[in-house]
Amino acid sequence: MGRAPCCDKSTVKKGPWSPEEDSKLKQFIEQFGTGGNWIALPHKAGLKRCGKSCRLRWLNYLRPNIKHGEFSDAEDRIICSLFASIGSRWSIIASQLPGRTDNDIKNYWNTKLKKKLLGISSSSQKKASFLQYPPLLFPSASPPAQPINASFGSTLPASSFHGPFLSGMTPESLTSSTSSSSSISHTFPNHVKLESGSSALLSSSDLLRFNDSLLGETGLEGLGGVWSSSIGYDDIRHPLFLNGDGEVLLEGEDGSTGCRGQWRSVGSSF
DNA sequence: AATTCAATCAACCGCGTCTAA
DNA sequence: GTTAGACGCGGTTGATTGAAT
Repeated sequence: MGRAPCCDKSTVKKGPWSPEEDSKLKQFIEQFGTGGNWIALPHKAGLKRCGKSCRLRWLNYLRPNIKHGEFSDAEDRIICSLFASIGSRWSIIASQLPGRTDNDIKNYWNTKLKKKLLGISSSSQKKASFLQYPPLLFPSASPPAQPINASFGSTLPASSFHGPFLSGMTPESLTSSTSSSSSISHTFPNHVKLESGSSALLSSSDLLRFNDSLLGETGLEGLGGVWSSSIGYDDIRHPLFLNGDGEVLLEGEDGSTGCRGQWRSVGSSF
């Protein structure tokens, strides 16, 4: 037995919405709300549309505070970062971008961002290209089982999150790979505190924020800052993991060279 | 100017999940 | 505990637009 259709396909209108339909739907919802029943709504509103279609139209275009148009660099980074961490969970990603809809983000990813990143990947030797999308670019596996903690400026529990980009890589392996490398003298303000003696990976958004901090702190975008380690920032492929001592663990392009630095402090958001 | 091709994005579809009876 | 209806999500399609030839 198949699923019953949500509406009578033979009588509902399909295709692009007319301004009149938009106006009817908007007015009805502003006046009466959705009533918690999208299936019944089109009939009440005098629309010959499927309830699902109404819901989509409202959520993606008619509801207040929808943002259309160009995505900012910051939004790009958030999307890339979250996609690397959780995969195509567009609704979750959208929840981190006020005014953006999951459909918008999905389209943007499929038509533009993905291509940008593929371009970067295919020319990974290109200087500084990595800086555009700091946290890991291409998840090779399915999203993690655990939900991510996407809040900023929070205290992360140990081992709170292991993203898909970690396949074959652990904080421990990173630590060992860094043992002979030099230290980074920088410290970074206002960030995540791990429980003492634990190790953890950052949530994607925290990675993002740290990356932003890193850029700001070191001027790595060619502004004359110094990355005081044995490897250049351009060589960093898997950039940012923390261990419980607040050390930032980095892995080099060759997969073996690493370095570590201090990431201190606690508390407030950037 | 006409045609073809590619990019974009609004909308649809189907499935998994949730919830109330 | 089961079932049916509704919701929400992600993948996909197809119409439209713009660029290239």
